[in-house]
Amino acid sequence: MKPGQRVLFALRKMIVSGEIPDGTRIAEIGTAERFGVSRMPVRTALRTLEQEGLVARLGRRGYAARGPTPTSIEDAIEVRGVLEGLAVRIIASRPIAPAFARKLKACLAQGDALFAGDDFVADDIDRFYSYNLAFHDLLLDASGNSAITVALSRNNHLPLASAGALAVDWDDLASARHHLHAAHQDHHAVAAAILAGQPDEAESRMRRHARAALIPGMMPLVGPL
Amino acid sequence: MKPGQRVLFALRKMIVSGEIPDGTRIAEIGTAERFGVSRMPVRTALRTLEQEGLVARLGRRGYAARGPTPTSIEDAIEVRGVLEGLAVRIIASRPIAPAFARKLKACLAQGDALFAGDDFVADDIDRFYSYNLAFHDLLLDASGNSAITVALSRNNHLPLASAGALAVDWDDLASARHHLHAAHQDHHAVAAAILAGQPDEAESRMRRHARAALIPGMMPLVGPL
DNA sequence: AATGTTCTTATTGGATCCAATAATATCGTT
DNA sequence: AACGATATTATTGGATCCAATAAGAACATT
Repeated sequence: MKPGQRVLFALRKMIVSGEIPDGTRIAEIGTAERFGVSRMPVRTALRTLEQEGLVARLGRRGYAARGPTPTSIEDAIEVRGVLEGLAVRIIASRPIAPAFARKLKACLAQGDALFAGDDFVADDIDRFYSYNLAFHDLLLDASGNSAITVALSRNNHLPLASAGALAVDWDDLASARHHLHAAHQDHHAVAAAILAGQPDEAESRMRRHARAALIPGMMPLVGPL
Repeated sequence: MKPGQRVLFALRKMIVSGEIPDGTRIAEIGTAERFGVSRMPVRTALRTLEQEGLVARLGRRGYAARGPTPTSIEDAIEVRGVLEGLAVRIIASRPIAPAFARKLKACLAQGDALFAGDDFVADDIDRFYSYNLAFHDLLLDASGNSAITVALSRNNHLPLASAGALAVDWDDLASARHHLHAAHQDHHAVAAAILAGQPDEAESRMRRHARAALIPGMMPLVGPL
């Protein structure tokens, strides 16, 4: 991996994981020496992180880490809810393309398969992760509104804020299954409202689905940063 | 102004104005020579524009301009509508702080003053621009949800997509007055719903207000890029 | 002693140089 | 003549160097 990408990913991970505490000052020179690279990749990385809202400018004295707080995560989840809500509203407001309906049902079938039996293993969480991501991406894509995707691209760097992040308890598979099953049922409800051509219903269902990620005390399953 | 800012603003303006047609390839070297600067400010500017969605990477052959299309502008306006709708929903869902109520009324009073008389001059459009921006900023700020601001910061670089952009006919002041007055009345309706503690009403009013920018045939009044 | 001014220093922004890489064109071979 | 391999070139990414600027400290003056 190239130095620029490496520094960017490393800084991102350190900030969202709290390894770099919120408010910590991040200077170009010190960071460059720390990573053993030139100041240039650090500079570009900081610019990108600034766009993502993970660092804030400190006048002329460099940047400050803006680590995610419980409040900022809740805020981002709420934003995701309304944006994905808009996506499904748009879809439900228009005639449903047969190809889309087919893909949607096929996607849901993947989820159905996961909960067909009573057994639930750790790998199923990974499988649900893939299915969940596919479901949300499908809707975002079908809306045809690229501004939604652009607006969402920042939230996805915060843990728990992206659609691909799920709050599950890895140590209690029964609880995890229950939790993810509820999310899957949300998906069905949203899909039903879409296929029935009910924009309001689809939107409010999607909003509530987003807020379901706000279960306290759960360890986040964060996708690839 | 520093070279970096200058190049960034110039490129942004050229792309959104169509001076650089959609799809045009933008290389670092050529652009740097064109502006008489080093490649470095061009590079940072292109990275920023990429984040804003105004240019897209072309593999290793530089970037391509992604000029705004009517569709992308409509999409961005719709996104702005739901995000600002969320902001006012949040405000209306909570107890109203007296200080906020005061500021809100003071802000609206600025607008009232603009339409008190029957005369309307070109300068009044500028004044409305300031008032309009203050109104939207006040609500965004009062919501306390910084994720909304972050998500919106990209849209605001597209003409007509930002809250500070207004579609007015500079040659027909009477028409402009009518148009802006309608927007001002929208503000009153939103404010009333907020102060009355009606989240649903406030949100839907705000959404409709955003869509009011979608009047075809009007010249955009774009704020400082 | 307090405050204003100046000097030093830390830090960011820009420019130039060097390296890596991929696309393209040309030449050789079949 | 066509296809493939190689070499050249165009272009981006990174490193180092230089300039501008602002913050902070120290000193002088009132």
